Amino acid sequence: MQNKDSLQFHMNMGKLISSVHNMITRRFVHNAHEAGLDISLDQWMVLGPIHYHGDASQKLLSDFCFKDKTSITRIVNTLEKKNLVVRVPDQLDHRVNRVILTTAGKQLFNDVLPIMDKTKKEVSRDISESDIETFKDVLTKIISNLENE
Amino acid sequence: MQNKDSLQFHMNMGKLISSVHNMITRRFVHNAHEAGLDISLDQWMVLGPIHYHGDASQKLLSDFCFKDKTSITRIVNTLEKKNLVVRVPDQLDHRVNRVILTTAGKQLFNDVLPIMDKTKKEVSRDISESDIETFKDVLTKIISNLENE
DNA sequence: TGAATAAAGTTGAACTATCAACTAAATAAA
DNA sequence: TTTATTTAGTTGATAGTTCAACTTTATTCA
Repeated sequence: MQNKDSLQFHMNMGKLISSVHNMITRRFVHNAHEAGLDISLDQWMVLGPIHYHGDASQKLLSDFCFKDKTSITRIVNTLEKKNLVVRVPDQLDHRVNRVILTTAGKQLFNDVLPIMDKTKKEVSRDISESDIETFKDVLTKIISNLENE
Repeated sequence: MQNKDSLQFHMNMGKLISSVHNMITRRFVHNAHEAGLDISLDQWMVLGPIHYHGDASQKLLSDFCFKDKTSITRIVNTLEKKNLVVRVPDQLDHRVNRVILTTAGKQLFNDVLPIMDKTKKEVSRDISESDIETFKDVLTKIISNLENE
């Protein structure tokens, strides 16, 4: 335990972020499962903007989630297989798919909201508001540092 | 662009961390590849503690990297396939594998160090020392929040 | 001691991430 | 208008993640 702590202390940022990312993912899925909901964090990350936009193209989802278009293709496949969304070809631009929530998708979205909230609370327990703000600012700054190649 | 920024502003922590995690991973692999080195961030995350400990068990790697033992099994498989490490069965506890760096593994470790450094610099460009400190503190706190169960 | 339990690793299945190569449709350029 | 280029999305391959089920070896404790 002592040893582990000292190891942790020397962990570099990449390892820290990777660890935290995995742990949050696990916790979210765990909480969702506990509530009888079958959804992954990645599926949730994609479901959100679909809900927000009404009829998001996969390109938009890709930009918004900072995920590869291939990942989006496959996550949308999974969501479609679960009958949470449907792909509707765009009438104007035939290259584009519009991804739309089904009734079940909307239902799940609303069911997951409190799970997200619970997870957020667990994650940020005993961390001050101002530290959380700094934390988010740094994350945003890192994104802009790495965004343009 | 404007729109994208405003979206980003509303992104929650999970999504931010996930995005940053993916972007750092991509950048690291990109930088390594540019230098003619073939290694993933996960492989690096595992290689580090092996180097540090001399003969790490997979259990130790799992604890240290906050990765599932299954992930460790497969990453070590990959490292072994690349002749960077070998598994040596422990003489005392026959359940345990000791993972050891080969000469090629040690060589690669040293070659990757400057790549890691370069990536770190790119990631934390224009972010103050104190913000980075707060950032790491929050990450460490999140880990301890989520660690037990 | 002997039986139950725990611990270290592996394997299979389903999902996600990335790269490269591909199809099809839209736009730009000649 | 015809050709070239760009854009949206899919497919295949390889790697990593998680869960559940399994094997093998240690440990606990009755």
